[in-house]
This record gives sequence, structure tokens and C-alpha cells, in this order.
Amino acid sequence: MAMIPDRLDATFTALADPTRRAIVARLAAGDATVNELAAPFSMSLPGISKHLKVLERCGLISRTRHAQFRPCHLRAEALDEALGWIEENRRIWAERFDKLDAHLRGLQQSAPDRRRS
Amino acid sequence: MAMIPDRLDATFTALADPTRRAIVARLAAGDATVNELAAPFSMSLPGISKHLKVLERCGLISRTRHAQFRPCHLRAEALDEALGWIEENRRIWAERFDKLDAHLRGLQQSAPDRRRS
DNA sequence: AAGGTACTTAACTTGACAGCTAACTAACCA
DNA sequence: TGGTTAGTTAGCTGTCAAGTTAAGTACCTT
Repeated sequence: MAMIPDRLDATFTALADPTRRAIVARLAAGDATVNELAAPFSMSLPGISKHLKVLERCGLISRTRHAQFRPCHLRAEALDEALGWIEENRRIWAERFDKLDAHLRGLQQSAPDRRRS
Repeated sequence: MAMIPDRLDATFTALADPTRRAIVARLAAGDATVNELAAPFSMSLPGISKHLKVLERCGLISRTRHAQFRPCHLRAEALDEALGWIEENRRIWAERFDKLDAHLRGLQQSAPDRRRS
């Protein structure tokens, strides 16, 4: 299923660039052609083309062909993969405190009159 | 509030490296010293030290000092920043289809008997 | 005070990546 | 057929990041 060996590496690398994040954000609102995507930036078209290649390689976008246009499409599944990794670790982190709370409650219950002894 | 100019860039860059992601995952389970973090890797200690610096610079970890140990602590808020960016764009992406659905329902409602005409 | 433990800093090599211009391909248009 | 539009590929440059070893700092132990 993986398009390249370390997809998660590639996905986070892709998202690390502000131009690419802006492109992803633009595509979240709807498909767009290369020139449309390039318009907001003061960057050469080949530069944008390279960024799109990076996004495509990690599966964040897919491209089709209509006449001389190559509309880009955001693949939310790829976004979900990165989302999943962060959420998972966020969850594990949060669990520590739940366990600590439970532990403290347990202590309190097994020695409820400690303060008065 | 930002620790460095483009924190989000730095955070995604930090998460792009598999060694650093493994360190983050380890720290999600609880604080650890540098040597504890280094143990699972076949990498020199200075290498690990550099990775920790990257994680610290973007705010993903904080470090204190106890005797000669420097325990590392995961800062979930930094994780939340990256999480927030992806979630937001994921949400915008999903909304398109909600709107499309609504639009299609609207069309169907304004011309409910088209098929029978 | 001497030695060990836990790191960090310095200095270097290597490789990847962002950006550019110039040149190419592919489809449409007149 | 010749030009225009849309985009990619090639080739270059400068910067930055990952890894290394060797040396330094800081604290504890005896």
C-alpha cells in the first residue's frame, strides 16, 4: 500500500515547507491547476512544479490530465496518516495523567485518614 | 508566544525524521534521560544530542537538570499545534463534500419530478 | 583530588533540497 | 502549419541537515 518506503517521513517532510503547506491548504478547498496554485507565490513555475512532485511522491496529492491542464487533487487519506501518528502519541501522553490520577485516587482510598493520624 | 519564527515549519521538520519520531513516541510514555533515549538506536550519543536540540528548538520537548542527568519531557502543546493544522485542513476538505451533498439535495428538491416529466 | 558518568560542543564530510534559468513536450487554436 | 498556453525536465548553485570522531564541561563518588 505504501507508495514509497517511508511514507510518513516523506509526508512530514512535505508538510515542513510553508509553500507546500499553503498549496495543501489551497487544495483542501478544491482541486486546482498548476498555474492557479502558483499564482499566489513569487516563485518560478518550475519551483512550484517541484513542490508538487514532492507532494505527489508522498501521496498527499494526485494529478490527472485534462487537455493541457493537470488539475491537482488533495488526498485526505495521506493527511490522515500523519494525523493518526500525532493523535496516537498525543493520546498516549494524555493517558499517563489519567493513570497518575487513578493511582493517586487509589492511594487516597487505601489511606483515607492519614492526615488525622 | 512562538519560540522561533516559523514554529510550524520546525515542528514538521522535527517530525520528518524517524529517529526523532521514535524519541517523541518514547517520551509520550514518560520522561527519560538522554542515555535512555539513545539506547534503542545504533547512533552516536552526539547524534542523539543533536536530535534533541532540534526537538527542543521547536518546543516539542523541554529539558531540566537533575545532578548530571538531563531528563527530557514531551510538550504536548507543541504536538497540538501540528495536530491543529492538519485537522483544520482535513475539516475544510471534508466540508466540500458536505456542501456538494447539500447542493445536490437542493437540486433534487427544486426539481423533484424531473425523472418523471 | 582523582576518576567515572552523563552529556554537550567543535569541526568536518556527505548528501539532500530549495531556488533559479533555459530548454523541452504536449495540447489547443487560428 | 505556426503560434500560444500549460506544464515539465535538465543543469546549476548555495544552503542546511545528518552523521561521524575527538575533545570539553559538569556533577557525583571515593
